[in-house]
Amino acid sequence: MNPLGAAPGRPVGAHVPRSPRERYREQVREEIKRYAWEQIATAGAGALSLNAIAKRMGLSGPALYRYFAGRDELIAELVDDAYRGLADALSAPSGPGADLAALARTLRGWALDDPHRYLLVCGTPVPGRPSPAATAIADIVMAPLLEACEAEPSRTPLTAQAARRRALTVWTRLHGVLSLEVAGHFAGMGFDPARVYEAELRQLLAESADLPAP
Amino acid sequence: MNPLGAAPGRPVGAHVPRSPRERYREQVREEIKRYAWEQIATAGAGALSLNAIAKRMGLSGPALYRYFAGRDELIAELVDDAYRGLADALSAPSGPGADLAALARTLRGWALDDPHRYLLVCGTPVPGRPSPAATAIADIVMAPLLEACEAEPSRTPLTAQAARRRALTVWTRLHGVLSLEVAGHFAGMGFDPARVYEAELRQLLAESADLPAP
DNA sequence: TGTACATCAGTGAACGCGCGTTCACTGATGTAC
DNA sequence: TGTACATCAGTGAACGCGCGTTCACTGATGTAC
Repeated sequence: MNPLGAAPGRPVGAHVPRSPRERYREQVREEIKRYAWEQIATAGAGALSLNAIAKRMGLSGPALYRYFAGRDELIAELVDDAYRGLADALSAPSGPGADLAALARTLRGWALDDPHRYLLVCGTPVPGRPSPAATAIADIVMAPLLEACEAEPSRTPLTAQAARRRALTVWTRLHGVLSLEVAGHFAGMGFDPARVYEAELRQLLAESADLPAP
Repeated sequence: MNPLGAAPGRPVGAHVPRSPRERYREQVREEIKRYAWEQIATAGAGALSLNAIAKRMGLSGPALYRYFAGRDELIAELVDDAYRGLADALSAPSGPGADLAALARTLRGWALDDPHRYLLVCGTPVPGRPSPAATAIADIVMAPLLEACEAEPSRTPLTAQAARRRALTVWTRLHGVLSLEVAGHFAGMGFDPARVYEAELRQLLAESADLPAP
């Protein structure tokens, strides 16, 4: 991820601030979040510190309270943004012509764009925080996958159950490769993560028609 | 995991302490580690606190310095134990008759026995800590898998490359299911994690002979 | 266009807290004669 | 078996630190007349 680059995927229906003050306010909020992600990336989600963010921005600690009610609100918003960001990304290539391959590649792109964001959403649950959307992530990823699976060309039309099973398989396999890559476990193994991912995807697509019933 | 139950898998060649003092010492060290794991399980690895552990044990903070040089040494030893524990577990069912299915089930057992230990080893890299065995985990899991793959009954003997590719596939697929299960992402989805894992394993075994060359 | 007032971003001092860690000390356990 | 000494587990006070958060205040920006 590029911590200080352009704002990462502004939510779709967000209201555009009119007054200069409001615009400035929104801008600073985004900057705070960017530094927060940077901190999460280096020290983990649990180590996020308001004071550290403020210092990094050249502000005093209490200044941030103009923009967020407190640490918890900041974290909640970060998590929320991450969830919505993934949902947006996955629904983008969706529609009638949505195909599994495009979806899979979009997923990988999103994950590599900011590995810690991916892990925050799909990996270890946030410590302490009961993760309001703990199960929501399943829906966010599963829904578009399911849609794509149902739209797949297959010998015989899938039952609803079979489609769900297939979507789950697609998810676990892609996540298996992605999570290990993102956690750096492929380093020094002589495998090209991109090729491993593509190979897994290719095999998934090849299995499209014949699903053994468990 | 059972935080206060029997000591979890004492390392194989560990020297047996002779004097009562030494024995007591070893016992307290283990107790400290057990509470440490308990804390990791509830608050994440980054939030491990010596004082909190001491309080939980009915000791004062500085007392722990009799047993560990400091926080860093404790963490290092925990991580080390986890790695060695996984290596031990996976090498147990190994040998000439090692079969993939047994290995896969052992892996799942180890992961479910203490989910946070599994995630510490195979999941998000420890924040800050450069993870001395960052790539070592790959070897620890891959070595037994590779051995099992080479021993698989297959139509034509695998080349070394093909065996490595297959072992990697086995790992990513099993980990894909396991990591999502352990992180609680299957909750409320109506799938039985054990069956999902078994289904994935079954399909892996079915593919044994015909590996498409990427 | 200029003046009076309200809004609001940001500051610096202060709070209580828990952290890792050090240090001098006490008291129990083990060892040597 | 009893005494003298060494070893070592554990304590309590203290250190400096960074944390989240509050509060009264300053100074710049925007608004109304």
